[in-house]
Amino acid sequence: MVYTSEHPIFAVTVDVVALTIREDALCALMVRRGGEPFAGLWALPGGFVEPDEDLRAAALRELHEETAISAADVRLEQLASYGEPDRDPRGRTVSVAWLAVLPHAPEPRGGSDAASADWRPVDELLEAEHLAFDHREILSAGVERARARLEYTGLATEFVDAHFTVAELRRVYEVVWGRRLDPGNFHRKVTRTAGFVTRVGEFVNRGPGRPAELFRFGGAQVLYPPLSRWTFG
Amino acid sequence: MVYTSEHPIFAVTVDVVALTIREDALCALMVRRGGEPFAGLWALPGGFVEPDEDLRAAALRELHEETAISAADVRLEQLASYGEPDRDPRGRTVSVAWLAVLPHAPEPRGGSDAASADWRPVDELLEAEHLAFDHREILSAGVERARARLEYTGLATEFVDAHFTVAELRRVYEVVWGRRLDPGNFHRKVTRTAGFVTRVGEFVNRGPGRPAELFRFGGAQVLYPPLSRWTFG
DNA sequence: ACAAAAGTGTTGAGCGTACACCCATGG
DNA sequence: CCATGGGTGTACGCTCAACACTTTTGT
Repeated sequence: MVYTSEHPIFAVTVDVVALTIREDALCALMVRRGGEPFAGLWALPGGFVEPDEDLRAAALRELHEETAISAADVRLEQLASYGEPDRDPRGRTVSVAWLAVLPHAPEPRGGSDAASADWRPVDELLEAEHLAFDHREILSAGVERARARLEYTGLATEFVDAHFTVAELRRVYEVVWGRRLDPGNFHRKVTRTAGFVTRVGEFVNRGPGRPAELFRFGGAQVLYPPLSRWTFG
Repeated sequence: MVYTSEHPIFAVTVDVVALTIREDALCALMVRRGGEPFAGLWALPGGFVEPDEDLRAAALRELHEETAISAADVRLEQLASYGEPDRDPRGRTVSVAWLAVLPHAPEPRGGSDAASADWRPVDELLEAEHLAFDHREILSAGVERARARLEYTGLATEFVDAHFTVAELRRVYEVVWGRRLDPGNFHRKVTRTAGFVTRVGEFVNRGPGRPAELFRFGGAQVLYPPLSRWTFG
């Protein structure tokens, strides 16, 4: 099929920075490129937007093609758009990047158009890997956005199950921020910040130690005062 | 000229939310649309990206076409992209929105392709005006971004001259946030936050009252602790 | 019994708000 | 001399970082 236009031609794509926590490491969903350009390199899941498709819907579709995630419970936040004239050697493209946070890392599905997909630790990707296109910059922006969102929104609760313990929530902060937090002070701060968490009324035993109470997200749009990643601990 | 492509066709545009302060009101640069669609309504300055043009350069060019701003001293920050399938009745477009802050409101130039351009108070635009396309949403996002940036960056200094008094800076916060701030506490906070302002060593008299000392921006990337718009004052 | 984890108490330091107060000018 | 705005001092309250301590489990 060939399309025509009286305005300069752009192909519009979406790329998704999908983050999760696996084995105490912040991981991003990546696909290994099968064909040129950048064959064999890791790339963010993404692709072309359909002619009548909303941008957000396109991002959701691309994410769904790589993981069997139920579309309804993923919240996608727009990161930024990338449109350097030479970012794709095949032609002029503008990519709209999105951030998604998933609990429990659903296994990627193999049989899509991409050669293979997997969750990879972001530290390795950013330090040691050469990524396709400008995906290093996009991934970096996604991670930084997530780190900032933990400070003043309830984003951390999207990394864990609907019912979670305070310790599980603390683990999210520790992994994403890369620093240790004081368990006692964290507990007080989280439970006293209006709208952050709500008691469920149940307790669970995970290993030795006193049983932990279960909470769920309290619905707050903004946490105030925030949990500053620079001083909080 | 007719362009062809094997991928779905999108036209990519840029729209600029250019803010300044005039007569103690936060104002945005707007152009009145001459032709359809939305003829006669106010719209943000913007237009199509050229085939080999960087997105930021396109935003700068569109801003330059409406005001005689010297390209070098404007910092443009990307806001977000808007790509609803029906946002432009003429065809599928994706618009990348940018935020610019200008001191001293250079007079808009008349003779461009737009029928007329002018600085309009954002309060009026958001409360009472019907704007073209989805520009109300974009303008609203730009204003909100500016309000947030005042809290933890030096963005306020871009609203004033290179050399400014603390009172002039305070006026920026008061106008953008829409609330009064305590002059004494503001002075202390601004002068003691590392990297926010640097003494110039001169004093000026503007009307009655003790002469005010001149400062310049101190170069800080982030202000910590921030000036919270909810509690600071 | 012991280690480990959950959660609470306590204390001292620092910051922010409110507001009184002094300084330096124009009229 | 007074009004106006620039800038500093002071006191009270609040939050937070640090860390001791109690509670409740698994082994």
